[in-house]
Parts: sequence; structure tokens; C-alpha cells
Amino acid sequence: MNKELANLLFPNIKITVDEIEAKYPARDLKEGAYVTRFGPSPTGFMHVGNLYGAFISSMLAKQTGGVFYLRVEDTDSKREKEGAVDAIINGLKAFDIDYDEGYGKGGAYGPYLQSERVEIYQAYAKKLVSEGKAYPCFMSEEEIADIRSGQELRKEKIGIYGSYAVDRDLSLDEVKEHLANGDSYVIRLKSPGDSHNEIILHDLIKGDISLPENDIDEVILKKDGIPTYHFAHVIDDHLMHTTHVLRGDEWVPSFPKHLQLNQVLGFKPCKYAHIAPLTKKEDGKIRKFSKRKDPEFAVSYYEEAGIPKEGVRLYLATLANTNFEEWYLQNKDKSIEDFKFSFKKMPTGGTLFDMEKLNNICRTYFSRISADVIYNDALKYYKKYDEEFYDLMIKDKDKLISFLNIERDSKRPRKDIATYKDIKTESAYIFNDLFYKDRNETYKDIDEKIDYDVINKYIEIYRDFNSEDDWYNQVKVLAEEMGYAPSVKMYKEDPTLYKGHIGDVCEMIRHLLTGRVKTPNLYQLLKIIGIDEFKNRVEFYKNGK
RNA sequence: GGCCAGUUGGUGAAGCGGCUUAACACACUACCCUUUCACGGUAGCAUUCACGGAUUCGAAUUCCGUACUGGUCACCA
Repeated sequence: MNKELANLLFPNIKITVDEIEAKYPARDLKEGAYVTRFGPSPTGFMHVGNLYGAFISSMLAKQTGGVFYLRVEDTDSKREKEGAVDAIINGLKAFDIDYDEGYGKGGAYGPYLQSERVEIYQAYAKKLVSEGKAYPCFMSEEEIADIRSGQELRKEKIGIYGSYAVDRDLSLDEVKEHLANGDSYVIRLKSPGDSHNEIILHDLIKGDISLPENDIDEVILKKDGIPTYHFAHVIDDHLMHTTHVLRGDEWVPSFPKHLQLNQVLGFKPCKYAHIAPLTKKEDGKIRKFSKRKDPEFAVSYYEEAGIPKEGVRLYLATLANTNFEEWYLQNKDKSIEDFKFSFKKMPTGGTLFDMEKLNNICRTYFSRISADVIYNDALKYYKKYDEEFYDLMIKDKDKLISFLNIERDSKRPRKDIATYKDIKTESAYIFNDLFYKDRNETYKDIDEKIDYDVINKYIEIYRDFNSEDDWYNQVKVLAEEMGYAPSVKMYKEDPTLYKGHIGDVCEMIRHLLTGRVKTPNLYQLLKIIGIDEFKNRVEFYKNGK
């Protein structure tokens, strides 16, 4: 009788479950290799939470010699957004997360788009119906809503279970009658569970969590024949031989359903790791990241803001494993790939995503790479977001690279660049086009009295110095001649003897030359910009007075 | 409301029965180095781990209760 019902409901499904299984043989991987996946639903932009999960999943697969694949979970056509799939693929690419197989790339375990797999899901549903483990449910939305409000009133658990599952034992004739009427229906699992039993979720991150067994007759196929997440997840991860499922911890409560589905289908469940949600701090309060409220939750935000992808990856790694940061600090020459990620070191509670921390990590990143790499990456950024500066970068390439190289190869590289945007703001004064644009803007931070006697004298004695020491000694002599202390120490001993100290002299030069109070090494800047240009800038400053 | 989880300094967090006078990083403060700023270095910054009780020779670590925070209870994922 169940068989007849199955054929009645799925007349077009000819393929059997056994035939499907044969198409998905076990993967030939070495012992201990992880098969992980990223299973986004294309319902909007890609966000940092997605990226975070994909990043960890890919690292885990890579370092165990396993497989990381992309499966697009598009079972909700109502919420699907145009271009969302491209956004996902581009988002992964933008952060160097490659997948071994999956949507857009192919592979032996496809198709990787769930909407192309409905026949597979239906074949399994048909099998369950024929075994009496699932059934068609003709309840209308109104009926279900009524049940729900009654349950709420009586403070009962909400859902279709036990005596509320009225269509569980429909006779074949009753089903036929419904079908003849053209009534729509869903396929529900006939849950064999009892909520008084406890089951244990062996979560790889959070440890053992005990939960009540599922007794709800979960919908497995919606009325349009498309599976729900629960059903598709269990089948796909079984067929594609996923070993470890990483997902947000909002899925913890539905774990009993997944376990049960695995049991009913005769599958061996995969291992689960439930990741704590990314949170942010706002007005002193911590809350979950919001797709609507937080622009920085969108992956695209980082590219536009000029935040380097490697900085984001490093930050993701420090969030993912609490011991990563210390390891990275001690292994400056290694890359993220060399670090062994583990579930045990993942945070269990909310994970705070802190922009300031990200910034700091980016500074360190920029301080460790070569000027050429920075230049080329920055070029790509400005080409897209600021063509005016892009042109300047091309025109004054050597100048910019020399600038970026100041103090770079020393033991104490500067850390004043956190984003590609900072390159422009930090280096603007070396470009004449920007420097002379607006005097008030250029010198906005400078309000001190300039001792022009000193400046004129400096210009007079200027020559091509052999070394920084050579230069500095000359400045020292000059300072002393003009009534300034040749060292800060001497000045501090008795300030009344001097107009100021050598630091003040250097400051005046710096301010006139750059318009800034904070710059890299002055001697090297002077070399890059040149004495003639320095004279011009002194005049530029004077004339504006 | 039911169920599940979390709660350690200014911030993120390590620790998971004695090695902790609670790691490390960020922030802040002071000093040192330095031509300035930055970088770097040194020191300071929780006698205490949400609160209350219990177990133990010994608890941030185990147990119970309370409070707060987050998650979840769809033909959404």
C-alpha cells in the first residue's frame, strides 16, 4: 500500500535511490582528510559571517589534504536575489578562498546547485513514503495556524507532532480523493522520535550538548516539490561525502532533526562544528551582526575601504583560533597556510568583530611586505576607486616607491599604513599636484612661528650630503650658530639659554616641507623631494600668510 | 514562554581542579631609545574570574540556584 502511495505521489521519479548512490562513490582520500563545504543561499550580499565560515572550512580541508567545495543552496526561490550567486563567487575570489569543486567549477559530485537536484531529493522522499516513513500532508496554512495558536494558548510545544499530525494515517483512498480535488500538499517525515528522550550532539567546538529528541513531523518536501534545508542538507552531505559540517550555531536547535533524518535514511551522519556568531559592539553593547544595519558586514565593504584582503584573512584567522595571533607573532616569516587550525581553539561564545583590531593587523601586515607589492596592489585599488591618484602613482612611481621604502627594511618598520586609502593620505605631500592644490588644506595642522633666519641659513648650507649623519651634523652646527641647543638634553638642562633645540629646527623644516607634524625620516624625505622643491614650498607657505 | 548556549581587566580573550602572585594582544599611562611623530624597549594597568550557595585539603576551572546576554521554536536558510 505504501508503495502504491509512493508511485501515486511520484509518478515521474523512475530513478532509484540505489542508482543515485552508485553515482556518488566514496572519495579516495587519505585517512584524516576533511571534506568540508560552503553552502550559502543566494538571498543577498555575501557577508563576513559567510566568509568566516568558508575561510575556516577551506583551511581545514587544505591542511588535511581534503576537499573543500561550494554548494549553492537555492531552495527558497521566494527570497532569491538576482546576482547573489555571482556575489558569492566574487566574494570568495576576492579573499583568495578557492574551492576544489562546486558551482561554477564542476566536479564529480555535482550538480552543486540544489535546484538542479530536485529529482534526487524526490527519489529519497519517494523511498521514505514507500517505506511508510514519510507521508503527504494536506493541511492548509490556516489549519496549521489554528493549531499553532491553540498550542500557544495551552503553552504547548509548537508544531505538527503526535495527535496534531492528523494526516499521518490517511488511507490510500483519502489521499486519492485529495489528489482528485487538486489539493496541494507537502511531504512530512513520520517522526519516530519521542521528545522525552535526550540525545547528545557531539559538537566539535562547543562539546557535548544534550537536546530533546525530535518528534515533529518535519516538512521534507514543500508543496512545490522542493526540499527544505533540513532534507537537502542531509542528503547532499551524505552523497557528497562531507566529513565535517561547519555552520552557524543558530543550527544547534535543529540538530535533532538532522540526526533523525540521517537515521531514517540510513546514513552515517557527518561531524558538526557550530560556529559562534560574529558580533559587534555598538554604544557599549554587544549584538549580533546585522545584514541590514551594518555596512561593514558586507564583504564588499572591505574592498571599497581599501582594506587588504590579507589583513582580513589574518583577522579571520585570529578570530577562528585563539592561539593564532601569538603563533603569528612568533613566526613572522610564515603564512596563514602554515598554521594548524583546530576546532578546539575556536571560540564558543559570541565572537566580537573589532574594526580597530583589524586595523592594527593591517598595519602590521603592511609593515612586513615590500614597497613593490604595496605599490602594485595599491595601483589596482586606485585604478578602480580614484583615477586621479592612480595617474599620479604612475607618473611619480619612483618617488612613491622611494617614499614607501623609507625605514621599511629596518628592524622597526613604520606602521602608518592600515589601508590602501592611507597610502594617499600619508604620501600626498610628495606629489606636487596635491601639495600645491590648496595652501590652507596643505598647512592646516601647522600654526607655529617659523624662524626664517634658520630656514634661509639651512638653504644656504644645503648640499648633497653623503649620509644621514653628515646631514644631521650640519644641521647641528647650524642650530648652534642660530642659538638653538644642539641636543635636546642640553636644552632641557637650561632652556633659558636657547631659542629652542635641534628638534625644533627639524620640526620647522619638516612642517614647511610636508605640512605635516608626523612623517617618516626627514633626511630621506628631503632627498626624495629635493632642495629646490623645498625652497618653493617655503615660498608657498610664506605667501599664504 | 519552552529548549540550548554564553557571562574572566578599559577592550578582545587564554586558562578548563594545584605549575595562576590569571597568559597574550589591543587601548591607556610613565620612562628609555630617537632630530619630531611613529616604530621599538621596559614598567604599570583583574588580590580576582556575573551573583549566591555547595563539593574539595585546594575551584576561574565541578555541581545547584539566580540574574543578564545571545540563539531557536516556518512549506527561511
